Amino acid sequence: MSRPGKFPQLDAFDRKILAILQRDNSTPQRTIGEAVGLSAPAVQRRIKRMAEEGVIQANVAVLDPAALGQSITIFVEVEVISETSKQIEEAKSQFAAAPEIQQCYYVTGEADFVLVIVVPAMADYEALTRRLFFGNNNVKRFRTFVAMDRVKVGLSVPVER
Amino acid sequence: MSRPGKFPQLDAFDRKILAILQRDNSTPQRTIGEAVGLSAPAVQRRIKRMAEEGVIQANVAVLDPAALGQSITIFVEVEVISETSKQIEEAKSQFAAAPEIQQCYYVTGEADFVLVIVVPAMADYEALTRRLFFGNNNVKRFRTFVAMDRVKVGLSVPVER
DNA sequence: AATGAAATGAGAGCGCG
DNA sequence: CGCGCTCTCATTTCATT
Repeated sequence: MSRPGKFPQLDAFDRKILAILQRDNSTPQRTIGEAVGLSAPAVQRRIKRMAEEGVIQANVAVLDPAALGQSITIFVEVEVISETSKQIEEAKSQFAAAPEIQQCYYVTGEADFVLVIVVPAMADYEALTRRLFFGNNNVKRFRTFVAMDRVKVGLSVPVER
Repeated sequence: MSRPGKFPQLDAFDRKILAILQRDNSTPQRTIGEAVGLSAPAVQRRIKRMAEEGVIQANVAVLDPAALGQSITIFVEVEVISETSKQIEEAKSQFAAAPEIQQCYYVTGEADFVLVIVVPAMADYEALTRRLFFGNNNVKRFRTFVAMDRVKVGLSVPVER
């Protein structure tokens, strides 16, 4: 139930275009065209096609959390007690609904979920743990890692093979 | 040494604009203006200002890793042996340089680094571990979590206080 | 069948009041 | 800050290979 599993074939032009867009999607199509060796309309068509196919999922602005007073990034591993699909789905939607949770992955290994959380202050994180973890009796245990430095942040994908 | 630590004050208009841009930065300024109760030029001035101040760090396209054949997301906790600032900086730049590493945080707690990695196949991850972890004698230990589901993925920041 | 060149139209960027 | 203009860029049309 994840992705529409539709793999459109991407050629070298597409990949070069994507590499540019994921670095800066405000790049003029003319500039992109010059970089990849195509005309602007050709670039435009490919971009439109890839957007429709879902290869390009969104066009977003990346903000500085600190400027918004959301200066603390926290990393959490969560281990649950019962892993029935009902319980897992419940946990997923609960995590997905919390605005403080930026990223949530369901994983294999010593933990079941990994979360990336951004909050204004530790007090907010504390409140969140009370609500999300202590208030949920299917949570066995969780481990907290507070980020001192965001060394690298991005959702970009290596485009070259 | 990371951010210029400059906190420009953001008013309610700015925050509303940011909330829209981080969802879709191709939204016309006129539409944004209608949504927030400002004229298009006013919106433009604010956007330009925030881009210059670094509140808006980048404008990027979000791609579907699966469409690019990068279907495996992995989560890694790394613990190092020596935590001298020289060693830490070395590790930071090493992690930042690896294209497979999407995100890297320097953290407190039981681990020192947390990484989010995207690769085409497990074999690629294995090769990466050899190069990055086994090939680095300052790495004490690392724990791997393979993502079965990306429940929630985003770099967006809660804009409302 | 997809491209490139030229024409059209929408939106961004600036100076004005 | 809002209103106008200008200009760039995105988008469509059409001939071409």
